[in-house]
Amino acid sequence: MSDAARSAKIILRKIETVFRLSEEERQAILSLPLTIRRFDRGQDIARQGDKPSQCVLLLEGWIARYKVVPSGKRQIVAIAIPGDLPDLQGLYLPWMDHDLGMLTKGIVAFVPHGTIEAMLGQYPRIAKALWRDSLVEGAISREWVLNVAVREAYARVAHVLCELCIRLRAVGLVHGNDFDFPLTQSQLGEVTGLSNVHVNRTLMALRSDGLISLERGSMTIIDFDKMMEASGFDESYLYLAAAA
Amino acid sequence: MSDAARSAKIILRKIETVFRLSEEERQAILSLPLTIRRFDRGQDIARQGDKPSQCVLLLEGWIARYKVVPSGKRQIVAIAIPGDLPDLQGLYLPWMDHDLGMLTKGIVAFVPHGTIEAMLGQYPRIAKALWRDSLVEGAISREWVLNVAVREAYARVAHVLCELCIRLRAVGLVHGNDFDFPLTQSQLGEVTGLSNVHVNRTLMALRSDGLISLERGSMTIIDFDKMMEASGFDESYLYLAAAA
DNA sequence: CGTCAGTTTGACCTAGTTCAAGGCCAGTGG
DNA sequence: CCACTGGCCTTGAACTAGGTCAAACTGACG
Repeated sequence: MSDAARSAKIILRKIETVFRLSEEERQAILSLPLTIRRFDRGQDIARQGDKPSQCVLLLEGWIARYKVVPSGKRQIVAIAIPGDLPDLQGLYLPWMDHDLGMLTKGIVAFVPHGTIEAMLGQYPRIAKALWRDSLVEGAISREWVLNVAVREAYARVAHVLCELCIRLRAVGLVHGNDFDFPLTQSQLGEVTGLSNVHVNRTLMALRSDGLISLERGSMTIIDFDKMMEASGFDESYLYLAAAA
Repeated sequence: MSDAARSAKIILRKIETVFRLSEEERQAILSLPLTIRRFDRGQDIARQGDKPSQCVLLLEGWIARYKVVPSGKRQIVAIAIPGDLPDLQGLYLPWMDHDLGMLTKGIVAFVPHGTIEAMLGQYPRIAKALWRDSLVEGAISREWVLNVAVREAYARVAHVLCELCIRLRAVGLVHGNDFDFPLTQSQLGEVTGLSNVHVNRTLMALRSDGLISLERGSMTIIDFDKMMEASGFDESYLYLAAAA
């Protein structure tokens, strides 16, 4: 499949989880002018302070939105997976308040703000779908606040894994209970606010309790029920089953 | 000033920080049908799982959006101050993923989703302003993730105080460097993910370092520069100086 | 004057950090 | 084909920020 075809499929899937599009709306989306670029693992896509003029649609790989604190500590404040629009906010907010970097190598499509705005003006239902998408992103951020603020390490790590599994499943990237998990333990520490050492011990505990298996970038959630129970996971904040 | 007049003033101020409204747009907002209600401190406005049919506009007092974890711990994931629309997401997301409760007594205006949607359809610039508002809310959540994940208690508490001071100033609720601060130390603990005991010790430290003064609900930021330095505060994520 | 909610302080405890050292692989170059 | 290197993972030991428990203190309010 070509990159353009893939991107079309991905963006349509995203919006059509919210509602069926008309043929006209579908065409409007498919005729958006895309610039497709490949990025390497670790490469930055945009930096804090940038004034973006294009939106980012992630086709393949994982992206981190992260912030750095004067002490040098880095915190990943959101993870984007294929199909996500990790910089939709750039459309209406004039500068980046965080960095955007690849967690893996990947493929990204850029769409100029102008063409998106034109499309939104003409097709209000698409605007509504994207607005909704940014609201879900906000809901995820709030759950992350909860996660790092009150859950102990074991539950916290388990919660992140549950969320990623469910989100990846929604875009067809989970087979059975297996999915690619490209984060290093240090990166998982930057997600959870834990040290890499403690992430390691926590993963070891999850493994020896028979909840997960993780080797060479391949994750299996062996017992999803126990994972949900251990982490207090409730997927309703992801709004996946919520066609409007 | 009547509640209706107050609500008009507040909502217009909010939107007009983004751009000047036309007389027609202004009228559309002023003629929204409002139901105004008073709430007591501690009263809940909406609960997790509710399917809201109205939006909430906060006229007076503070609102917390909070989540509860099975262990019983409560986390405040966002604070709304006068002029905020703490449940704008209800417009497009079908259920509440968190609770909404008063941190103080206050006055709230409810607006039916239907009338808002009608207005947004007719006045796209208003839609854009509200969308933008929900994007800023997302940016604040991400900063909170950073705050609770990586900052130590002293910086973390100071950061919350800086943010609230700036946001309150933007709606005219800071005089000099003084503002009403109605949170108990336990509630501040629920914001920062710290125990009430440690919040107390941290506030004592901030006081004795001459950064703040806080007595009987009245906060003074004595040295804002030092507060910013201590907490690594950078207001750009609030997008207050960012007319589109 | 008693009560109740919130604040302050002390003493002890623990989850998670930090530092340090090995181990394991995959890729590279001789 | 093997040795070397560099990320990443794993483990141990010592340390600390912040939690928990408990008690005293303050002020507002009926």
